Amino acid sequence: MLHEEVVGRIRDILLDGEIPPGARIPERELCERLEISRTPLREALKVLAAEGLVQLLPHRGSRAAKLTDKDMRDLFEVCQGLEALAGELACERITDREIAEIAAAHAAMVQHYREGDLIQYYRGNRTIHEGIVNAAGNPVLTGLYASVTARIRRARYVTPMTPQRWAFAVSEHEAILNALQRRDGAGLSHILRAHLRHKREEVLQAGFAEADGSEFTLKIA
Amino acid sequence: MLHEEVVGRIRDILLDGEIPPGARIPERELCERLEISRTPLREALKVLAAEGLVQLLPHRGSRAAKLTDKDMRDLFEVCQGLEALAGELACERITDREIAEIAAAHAAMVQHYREGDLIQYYRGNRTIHEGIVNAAGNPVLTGLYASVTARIRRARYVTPMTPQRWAFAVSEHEAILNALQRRDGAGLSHILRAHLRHKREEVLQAGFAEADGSEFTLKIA
DNA sequence: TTTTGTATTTTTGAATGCAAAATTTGGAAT
DNA sequence: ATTCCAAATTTTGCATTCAAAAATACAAAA
Repeated sequence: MLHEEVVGRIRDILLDGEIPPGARIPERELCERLEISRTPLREALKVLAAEGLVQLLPHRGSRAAKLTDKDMRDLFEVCQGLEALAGELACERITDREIAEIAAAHAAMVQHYREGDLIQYYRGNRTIHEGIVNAAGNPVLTGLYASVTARIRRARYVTPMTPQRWAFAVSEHEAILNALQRRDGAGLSHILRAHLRHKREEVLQAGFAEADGSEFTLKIA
Repeated sequence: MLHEEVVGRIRDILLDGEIPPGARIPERELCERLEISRTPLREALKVLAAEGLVQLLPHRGSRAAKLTDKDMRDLFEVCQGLEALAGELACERITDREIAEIAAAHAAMVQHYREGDLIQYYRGNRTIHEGIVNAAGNPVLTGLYASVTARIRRARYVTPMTPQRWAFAVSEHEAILNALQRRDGAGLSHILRAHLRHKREEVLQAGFAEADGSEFTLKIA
């Protein structure tokens, strides 16, 4: 198994919450599961620590990073900035073909909305945002965006989706597609910022306090 | 020596150009120099590869990453976006004390300009930009900014600094400080973007093509 | 001389081994 | 029963070792 694959596998395990935030990462166990020895595993953990998904405690092993409200706010803020930048650049560079692809993804997403399929809706949503970032044609940006959204991802699904919020999000997406089709960089950037700000407010309002995965929980009587 | 220290030491060696871009990274040698074995060294190299400073070639070791013009353009673009975001956030959050510190750094930098001390000028310049990013109060942003600027850094010093360019850069910095003191987020964001765009144009115009550090060079007659 | 095939050496990537540090366990004292 | 301390165990971090892959050296043939 290649190094990058090991990193990817462990990242997925963390993002799926299989090792919950704050929980210790069981080296021995992961080694057996991935059928590798400790050396490549530990290399991967250091990389993931640099990405912010893992927290290394000297002489005390590693834990799945636990995000505080502040962390989540910071991540959303940066994500907003990156998407706004991507929007501007995308409008300068996007091809008609790419616009058509995003429009198709948008139509599919709206269809999922109509059918009330939240999971598929989220998937389509992600495709659109990634499409815009890719259309910016900047691999550095793509990389940072991937890293930031990976850390956010878990939180995005904790917010209870109400009919009003959902309808509003879809309307924002209409505006996003519209700005993109007009290649209105400033406009798209503005809408994306607002869209992300709303999402952030929802997540934080829902009291995002990442579940503690430690083995014991203090209960104060 | 702690893991993070190893990463830092190697990062410095790369950023100083001691191992030139494109050159092979001599594992054995670095081990002796840092007085560590291959295991922690290789852990550090993987982290630096994730940062984009090192290129890993499966079964062929690692090289210091060589940046193309396109890479440099991409990095500047993202750096612009990050600084613009930092500027906006900083204006919302910066304290009077922090503004005073940046003003002092600005004054010192102008003094270095008057004295014609380019090295100290660059150092002061960096202090100011980092000060603004720090004032944004967003560690995620600070981290990404550090990673991006690290990769850019080498290129910033390759541009020949002409008197006109230098004077103009200083005037831009006057505007930056001014916007910050007025806490004019939109204005600061705009000026920072322009400032970075100018720097990027200089660097790319100067024909940034990173020197090849490989042992042999092809000369076509 | 140039090219091609083979043997040797070097280097890489990963498993194992080992000392130091931290955690847990068990028992004695309160 | 609870607290405290020392011994035992586990876990960590790094050095070493080992097999596989790549690079190199070298010799033979064209």
